[in-house]
Parts: sequence; structure tokens; C-alpha cells
Amino acid sequence: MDTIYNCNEIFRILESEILSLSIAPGQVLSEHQLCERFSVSRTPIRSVLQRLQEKELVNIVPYKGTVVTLLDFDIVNQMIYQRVAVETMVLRDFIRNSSPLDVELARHALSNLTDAYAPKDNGALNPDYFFKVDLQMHELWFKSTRKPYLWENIRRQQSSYTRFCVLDMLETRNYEHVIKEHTEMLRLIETKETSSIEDLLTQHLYGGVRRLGSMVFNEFKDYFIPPESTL
Amino acid sequence: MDTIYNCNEIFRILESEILSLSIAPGQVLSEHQLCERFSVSRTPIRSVLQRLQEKELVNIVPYKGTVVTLLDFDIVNQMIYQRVAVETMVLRDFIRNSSPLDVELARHALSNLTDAYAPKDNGALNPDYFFKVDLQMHELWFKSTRKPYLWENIRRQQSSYTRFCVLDMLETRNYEHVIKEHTEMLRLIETKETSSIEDLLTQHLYGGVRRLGSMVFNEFKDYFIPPESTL
DNA sequence: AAACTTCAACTTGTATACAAGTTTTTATAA
DNA sequence: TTATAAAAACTTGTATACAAGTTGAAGTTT
Repeated sequence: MDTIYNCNEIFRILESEILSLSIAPGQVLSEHQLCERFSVSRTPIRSVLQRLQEKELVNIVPYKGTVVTLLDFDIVNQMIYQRVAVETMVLRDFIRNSSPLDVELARHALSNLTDAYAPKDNGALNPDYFFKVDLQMHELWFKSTRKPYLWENIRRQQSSYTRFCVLDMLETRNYEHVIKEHTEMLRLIETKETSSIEDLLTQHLYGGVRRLGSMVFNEFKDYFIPPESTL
Repeated sequence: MDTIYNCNEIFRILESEILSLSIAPGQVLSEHQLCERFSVSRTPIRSVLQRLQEKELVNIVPYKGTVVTLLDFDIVNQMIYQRVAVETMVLRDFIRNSSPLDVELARHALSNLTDAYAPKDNGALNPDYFFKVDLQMHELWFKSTRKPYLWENIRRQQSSYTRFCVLDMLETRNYEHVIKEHTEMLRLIETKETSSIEDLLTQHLYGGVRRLGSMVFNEFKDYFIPPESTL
């Protein structure tokens, strides 16, 4: 017996596959092929593709075809810039208003990260899990300062940036630096020192750009819009 | 002879009408009624509504109906917070790197704003135009610091914030304060003074929240999600 | 009169046939 | 062989019929 999918399920599956790079940037999506995969007619598939287009995850060219959008390295950098700006202010406010409980939660978040790097049960290091725990520290600041929507905004909407982070996580594994940066963040929180927040966050958030570096236009150049292209 | 609309045109028209509050938050949209208005079948209309839902401009409830989303005052405030954060950094970078030409362009932007307030040809003051000229100063900073995508991001995506700004523009008319704030911005640019950017931008960007004030939960309470509602 | 049941009139969801444009292939001519 | 042109095989776009769920009103029963 085959699974029966509805519209929203299909959307979530395809969105997830695109954001996780299971479906590669630039790949052609055929409506017909998706119909067969999910055992539905073209109507719900088209509905899903329209929604994915609105999120800039696919590009529908009339009478030609549907393609998964390429990543835009320029946009990635602008989004990181935005994240540095927002997160600098959020962390500053967090530090200013942090209760002892908040500080303890931050300690706990760092502790989880070191555990994820060197699991106590000698299990394998799981990059996906490490990445997830990394984010929990940042999420703490937003939630604690009552900015949950901004955090969702950062995590979800930006198609290029989200996929860039996944690519970074899959290809480069610079765990020590990440832990070092988080340790320094905790120090700022504990000492309520706000002067070097921006420098540290710049260092931390542009990490992916440094790590991937020229790979963007070499190994992975097929995933990105060519530089100086007007498309 | 009737005009023939295609899918994208219908989308732009409805999006524009929702964002300009011509179609009020909370209003029910009937597919059938839209079919008659644009003289097309349900297929393209449904396509448009799916896309509008992805932008959080409408909410499609299966087998019940489609409703224009209400504004979320909490989200509005978080988006303003984000804009203060980003724009503070952008303006700082603009001031640091501004050429004499950039400063002159900023002077010109302010000059346009005062002209829009008191048109030389004794024409009527156009609120829409005034609002547009206001934005050109901000746009200048983003374009000059090579952050055009961030500016588009601020202008377009956020459904609640965009409509809140329109409501502010339609209902309150505090032109003098806006001009005063812009004049002060120009002074910071000319003197390359970066210390009070955040305070000034906070003052300027939260203006709508101050001006509309309690109207949000009185005159216009039908436009907003009720406080403490989980929806 | 009040409560329940049934049914008709809505709503959106899906499948399908066909329209319209693009691309590739194939056949034809130079 | 090469160039050109026609046609077949793709793609997405649209209209329509019907399916499925919700709502509210009418009718019936208590």
C-alpha cells in the first residue's frame, strides 16, 4: 500500500530536500516526474511549485521548465551582514538584561556544544547535531529578549543563506574554532562585557565564508550564480 | 473589450491592493468572486492565492475560505527592531566610507523631502509621494554600501510591517518630525559623527508605533491580531 | 418552544483534457 | 555533408467537472 501525500506534506518534503541540498541547486524539476513520485495529479504538484517559487527555491520558466534556484554568494554575504547587525544588538540586550538564570542557560548551551564535539558515550561526532546545538545558543538570546519571530526569520526565510550554511556544515568541519568562539561569547555574557560583541559575531558568522572560501567558485561553482552575471 | 489578465498580473494587483490596505485585513476572498473580476477560471486564481499565502498575506483554510491575514503588532515591533539594528550598521558604514559625492546625494535627498512637504508649485501635499521620498534617503545608504538586497528585503517581504507603515502614512501626518529627523541624519553624515546613530534611528523608525499608539487596539483593532491571542 | 436531524448551498481540493509555447528530432533540399 | 524547414515530443498554462469537507437553514421530533 502506497503512502498518500497531501499538498502540504509534498511542499514540506520538497522544501526540506532543497534546503538540505538533497536536491541540488540547478536541478530541473519535472512536474510529470513529481506526479509519479507522489502519486498525485499535476494540480497539487503545480500548487507546491508555485509556493516554492515564492520562496525563491525554484524558478518556473513558462513553457520551458522548473529549475531549483542557484545560490547567490552576494546575497549570502548581505544576509550574514544583516545577521551580524541584528545579533549584535540582540546579544547586547541579552547581556544587559540577563538574569542569573539566563547566564546559567548560556553555560548549559556551551556545555552541550562541547559534549556534541566529544560525545561521552564515545559515539560518532554528528555534524548535523553539532550544528543544531550551535544554534541553540543563538536562539537563547532571541527567545530571552522576546524576539522569537526575528529568530524564525533568520532561520527560515533566506533561501540562499540557509543552503549556504548547510553546504558549510557538510563540507568543512572546523569544530574547534566554533567552540572557541562560543566560549568567548559565554565569557562576554558572564562578565557583561559588550564592547567586543560585534567583532566576535563577525568572526563567528562569517566563518562559513572563510571556510568555504574559493570552493564557492571552484568545486561548487555549479551551485552558485556566476559572478558578474545579471541573472 | 475587456482586459485580459495573466497569472502574474493578477498576483501583483492583489498583492498591491492588500499591501495598500485597499483590501482590508480580515476580509474574506472568494475564489469565485475573483474569477469573475478578472474573467479567468479558478486555476490561475488558486495559483495566485497559494503564492499570497506563502507571503503570509492571506490564509487559506481548507474547505472553509480564504482570508486576508491580520497584522501582528508584536511582529511589527520586532521588524522595526531589526531595521534599527541593520540600518544603524549600514548608516555607520555609509558615514565611514562616504565620498563627497555621497554626502552631496544625501543633501539632495533631504532637499527633495522638504520640497515634497512644501511643493514650490503650490500643489497639494501628497502623502504617498512624501513617504516615497523619505525612503530614498535610506535607500541611498544601502545602495551606496552595496547592500541592495537588504534594502529590498526590508521593503518587500514583511507583510505585517509594510502594511503597518501604510496605515501610519494614511492616518497620521507628522511631516515636521520626519523632516527634523532627516535633517539631523544629514548633520551626522556631514560631520561624520557615528555615536548617536542608533538613538536617532530608533526615534525615527519607531515613529509609526508612537504616532498610531493606542489606535492599534481601538480604531484599528479589527486589523490586528488581538493581544495574547495564540492565533 | 427547544433540541436534534437532515439536507442543500456554500467553501476549497483534485483529476483530467486541452491550449500554447519551446525544444529537439527528423526529413528535405541545397 | 551541410543547411534549412517542418513536425513531433517535450514543457508549463488554463478551463472544467467532480470530490470532499464545512456551514447554516429548514424540517422534524421531543
